[in-house]
Amino acid sequence: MDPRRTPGQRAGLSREQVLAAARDSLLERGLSGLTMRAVAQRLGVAPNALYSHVPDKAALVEDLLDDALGAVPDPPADADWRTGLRDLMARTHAVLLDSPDLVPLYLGRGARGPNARRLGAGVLDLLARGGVTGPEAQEALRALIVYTIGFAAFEVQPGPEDADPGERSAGLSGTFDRGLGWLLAGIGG
Amino acid sequence: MDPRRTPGQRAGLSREQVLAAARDSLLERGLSGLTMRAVAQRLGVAPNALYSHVPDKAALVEDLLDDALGAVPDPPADADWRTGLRDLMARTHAVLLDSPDLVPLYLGRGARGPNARRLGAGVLDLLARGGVTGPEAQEALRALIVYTIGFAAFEVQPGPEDADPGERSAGLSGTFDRGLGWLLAGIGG
DNA sequence: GTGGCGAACTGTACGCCGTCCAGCTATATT
DNA sequence: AATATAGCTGGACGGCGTACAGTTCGCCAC
Repeated sequence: MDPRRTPGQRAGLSREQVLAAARDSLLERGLSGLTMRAVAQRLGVAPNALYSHVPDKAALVEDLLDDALGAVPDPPADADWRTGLRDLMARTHAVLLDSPDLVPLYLGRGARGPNARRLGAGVLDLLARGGVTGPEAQEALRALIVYTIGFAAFEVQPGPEDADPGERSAGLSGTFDRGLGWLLAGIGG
Repeated sequence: MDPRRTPGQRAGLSREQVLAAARDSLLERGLSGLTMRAVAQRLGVAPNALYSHVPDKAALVEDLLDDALGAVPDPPADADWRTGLRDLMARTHAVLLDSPDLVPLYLGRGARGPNARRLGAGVLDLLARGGVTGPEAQEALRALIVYTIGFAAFEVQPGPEDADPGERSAGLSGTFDRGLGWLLAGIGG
């Protein structure tokens, strides 16, 4: 509630602004700092004002999750299916690491938004190009998703205090690639 | 606060009883129903009484997490390393599915308790029997954990409403086995 | 213009949460 | 029997998500 605005006057918020404020809040204060009140304060608005733009906090978080996936590009249409998959999962992995606080939520509630569906379709398309279709493709899709998100979740944890996080992260990203290779080799049959 | 006990009188709680009550509460009311107040009520005690036995809620949850892993048995000492690994991970997977509400937490904060360490050591032992040691073993360990917990997390989600959960779960557990096979094949080199 | 309507916002409040503090008391120790 | 201590209590604090009712502004029909 900006003091220069008398009560009832509009702040002109939009759903996008609310989402952006939520993202900022998450970035600066972490997951536990992502509260309706914090987001509202960042927008100079009373907490309940958010409910004109978002049904509830769960919906807000869900939008946050799917939005993050928007940063993953579609694979090029002419790539070899296996390298295409490797690339797509690696990019997804990288995007997940960009917003560490969100990662546990993907596994807790899953992402069912448009971007999640787009990526799922992309994976299935690549698999089909490799001759993997039907239920087997569903299995492969699930294994890839699980591995990618699961790995990111593991990476994002605080972990026991030893070496500096830079080095640890570097070693891990190599591990991600190797395990992904195992999976892809298996999927090919 | 059992009315038959006048204030100051002891209920004779123990840390184990608090843990048990927390488990029951989790089972009946789900993760969001796991509150200090609910646990206390189940024990016939004021909420703050719990703090005589548990530092805070986070510690309680951590104990819950590690306790659940206690149900996973050690692999037999004479098993083939690959089938031993397959068995161990499958058992872990099954145990995870037994307390679905906990699964997301494993990825959110990880398990570092004695049982988690025991299982980790067991995996490393089996890997060593297969000639996989050093940093490569660490990578394999991580990949196996990630895959197992990640898969359970995925399975435990509500998912889009279609077929009955029994059938869905059956199909999934086959998928778990297959992906695990891919991983193990890759680890062997 | 002007009247009215609906959307955006406010203050306030409710019911929860985890947890701290100060007191009381039943038990264990000496 | 006197004392210390551990286990419990009532009460409260600050913070959370969010419902309710009211106020006020921007817009559109007339």
